[in-house]
Amino acid sequence: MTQLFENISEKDKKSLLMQLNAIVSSFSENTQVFNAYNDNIIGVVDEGIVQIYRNDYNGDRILIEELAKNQIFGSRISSITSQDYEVISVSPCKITFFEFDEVFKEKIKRHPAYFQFQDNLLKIMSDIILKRNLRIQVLSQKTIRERLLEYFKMVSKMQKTKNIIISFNYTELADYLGINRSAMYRELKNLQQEKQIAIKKKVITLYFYF
Amino acid sequence: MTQLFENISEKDKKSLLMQLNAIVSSFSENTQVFNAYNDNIIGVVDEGIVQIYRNDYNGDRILIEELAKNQIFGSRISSITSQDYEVISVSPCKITFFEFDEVFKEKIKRHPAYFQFQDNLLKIMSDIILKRNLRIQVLSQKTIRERLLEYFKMVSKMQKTKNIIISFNYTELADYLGINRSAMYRELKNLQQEKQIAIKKKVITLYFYF
DNA sequence: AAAGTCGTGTTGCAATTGCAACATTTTTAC
DNA sequence: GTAAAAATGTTGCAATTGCAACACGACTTT
Repeated sequence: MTQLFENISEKDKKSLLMQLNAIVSSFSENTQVFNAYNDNIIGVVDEGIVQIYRNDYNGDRILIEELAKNQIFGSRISSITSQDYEVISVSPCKITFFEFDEVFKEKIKRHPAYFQFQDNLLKIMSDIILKRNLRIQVLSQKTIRERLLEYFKMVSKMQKTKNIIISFNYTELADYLGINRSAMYRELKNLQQEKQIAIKKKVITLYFYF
Repeated sequence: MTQLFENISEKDKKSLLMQLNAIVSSFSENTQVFNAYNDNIIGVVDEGIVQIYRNDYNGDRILIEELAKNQIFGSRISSITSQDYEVISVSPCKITFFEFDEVFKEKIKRHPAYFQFQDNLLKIMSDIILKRNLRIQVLSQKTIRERLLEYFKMVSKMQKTKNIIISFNYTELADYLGINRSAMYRELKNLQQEKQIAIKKKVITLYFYF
């Protein structure tokens, strides 16, 4: 996974961020780091872990994704719409903020590391699109079973093994798959009984062919 | 919506495409324009309309999206995974192809219109991410009713009116929402009977508040 | 103008699923 | 180490939904 300041020296990173008018902020655990009222802002995780949630109009909270060091968030690159989502710290964290429009200003284009910066941004966005597409692929499945299997296959492909490790906990997984947790459980049990999969805590072994 | 060659002269466009080793191809109606075996390729629609489909493993075809002139497609910017989707022409069309990696080569960075080109690419990708996020927002809804209302609200926001025009036909809409067409119909009828909406062909009037 | 194709409506029924309401285990906090 | 909180399991039931099967009309093609 490409990072925003990959192949950019610390010195260049600092001056780039300065030219982007970036601001660094620290947050304690379980705090709202960001809400989407300004949809032009990009945040970079410097330390800690944050989660992006969308607030449903019937009060449900949908987990969108989890971000670690050097990953980025913001309406222009990873949110839903304006105003109905929020970013929450899972652990104490440090975030750098800047405005997306700053990237297109003439001034910054003269910076010696700008080419690299823009390349990185392109690659990151290309990765995010891929991620979104995978999520859509899973959510396009009609039944719980199909969503689970689609997700397992996807993870298996990425981890290159049939003993996959689930990075979510099961409550979050149900959120990600857009299904009811207990209904998901029922189906996981069925799949185990049919010897399609085996579950040992967070490790799932896939026995089916694909 | 930003386009790939916005603010780039015809002359610069041509030389840029040449440096990107681009190829122009023509296709008749209802033809496969592209399959995803090379996931590095970007296609630009020059003329006509194409649709992106994903082929489900149980044989279903899921409509991903429809593209018109100057819109782009390819694994790096708009597909699902490799190999399981295809691009099909709705009308006779002309497509320009180039490889995504070419964008990062040193050679092209010296082109006078490169900054503008990369800016456009960034904006396009940012738009695509927004689109994907909206789709995920809709697909995250659990019931058919919620998906429909979420979609209607989304379109209403974009079209800035409560008399929205559905750009899909109803079969495609059901695909986009990931639901069964006849079940969708039943729900549309219910919503009409409850005076939440009114349907006149492709125009839907929203009476509910949001 | 007849035949075929495609999109639009409609319905009954079986299957799936969400939901609520639990018990149990694990993790976190003090 | 104990209390509290969060996550994991489990189940019955009502509601939703997918599916199949069909009728109808608009359109294209020959």
